[in-house]
Amino acid sequence: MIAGMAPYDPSAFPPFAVTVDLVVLTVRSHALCALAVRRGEPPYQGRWALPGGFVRGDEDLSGAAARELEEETGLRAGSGVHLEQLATYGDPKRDPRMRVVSVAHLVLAPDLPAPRAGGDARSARWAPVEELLRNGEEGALAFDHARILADGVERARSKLEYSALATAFCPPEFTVGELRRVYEAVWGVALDPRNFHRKVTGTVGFLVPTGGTTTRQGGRPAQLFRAGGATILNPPMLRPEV
Amino acid sequence: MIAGMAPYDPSAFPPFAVTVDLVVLTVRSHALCALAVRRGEPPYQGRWALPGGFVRGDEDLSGAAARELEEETGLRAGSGVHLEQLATYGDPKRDPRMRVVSVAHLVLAPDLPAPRAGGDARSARWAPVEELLRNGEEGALAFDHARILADGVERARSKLEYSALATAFCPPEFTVGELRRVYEAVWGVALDPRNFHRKVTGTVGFLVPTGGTTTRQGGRPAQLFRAGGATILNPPMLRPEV
DNA sequence: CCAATAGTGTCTATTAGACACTATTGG
DNA sequence: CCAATAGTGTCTAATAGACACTATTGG
Repeated sequence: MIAGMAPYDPSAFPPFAVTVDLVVLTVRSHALCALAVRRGEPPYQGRWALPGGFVRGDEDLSGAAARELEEETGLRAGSGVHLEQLATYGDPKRDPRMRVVSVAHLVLAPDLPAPRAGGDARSARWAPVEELLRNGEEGALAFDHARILADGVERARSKLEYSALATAFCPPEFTVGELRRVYEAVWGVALDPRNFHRKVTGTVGFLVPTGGTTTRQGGRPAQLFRAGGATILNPPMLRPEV
Repeated sequence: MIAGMAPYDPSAFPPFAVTVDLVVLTVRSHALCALAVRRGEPPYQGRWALPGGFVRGDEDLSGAAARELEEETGLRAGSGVHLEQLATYGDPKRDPRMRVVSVAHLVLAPDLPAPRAGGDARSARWAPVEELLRNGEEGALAFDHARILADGVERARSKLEYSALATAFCPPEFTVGELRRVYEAVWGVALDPRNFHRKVTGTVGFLVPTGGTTTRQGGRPAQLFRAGGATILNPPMLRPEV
């Protein structure tokens, strides 16, 4: 109730720290992987965590997320890399030091050479999400980051059904088979290559042929495509039943 | 970059105010309506806004949203009323007084007798969302609340497709026709009553017959149902093409 | 009776999924 | 040649949508 309090009195509301945390997903060797950084300080010193940091006084939330992304990976949002807000986590006890509200963002990126460490000396790595979420005690992510990662993975899995975001995991030019392997890695299922091919090439706006071909996957040369303008898939790609 | 800053030094991060804003939706006389409150203080004094307020130092985000909801409407989340986090809005200039990050929540509720004013003297009303979003200058919502409302409405429209949330707009017992009028009001389309009936009664877990009937809508007596346990609809209810 | 709403049956065009088959490369 | 991947054709079961028809109330 803003009107019921004194909005100009700084003591009328409790101060919060606001951070952004990043769930950066990619597909590496048939596995869905997330970017993790090792914490250099307490709390959770030495544990793996999601990359993130404080929102500055003059930047908006997506700007802070884009800045952190570039600092951690060198990636710039847009131009093939997808960034969207995921959810906000504000349990009073989620950070033992102080009251921190974290606005998590989801990033989908093509396979990258190697994560680069941030400006400081922290190490960073790509880890299969299955491994990051499986871990019990000692290998588990810091703070509530396992929960955030799980939410981001579920968002990505769901979005592949009704949006064209799977192309964000692919290089600028890719084959239908490579796109299919993205779906298979994210969903963790095997898809029929023939029905998949017919479906994605028949969905208007999803794929645009570039005219080139490649044999980088072996076998018969495959047509190369780039992402079409469509963002919403109609009809959607349905995830097979469990 | 948490590790790169001094996390215990209060001057190392800028202080934020954190609020929750509520998009409370209901269906009244065939129209999708949202709860709006009139602002009693500057900025935007006298303008309509979404209900909301500061998050307290010891409560989590959904707790703050539930508290504000009860203060504004007397509704308690759960038991037929749906509350979920929507998105977070943090543009540095969204509030002229100070840096405020608002975690918006979406509430779906059955038709209510009348909104009750909050503890203070502010007035409150249900307004068709079409009217709140249509308005140019003088009737427009305060702050970035038009954007928040639009995002909430789009979330609700989308969720009716693949979840059983439409029942949150209905009283505890309702007919298939009443449920259909919810879909029609939220989506703004006309649906075939016969196909709709077959579809919702054929989706397992969506509706449970109570055994009673009613003629409150006129015509032949209709069976009464309550919401089944299902949260995800399979198959989904598809929104007709544009 | 008529108007209104509830509910069932049936037909058709479309689609998801299974799978046979051909095409084109490298080794 | 064989193995691997790409791509097309075809069949079947399920489904969305159109719409005829019957059922049961109030006025």
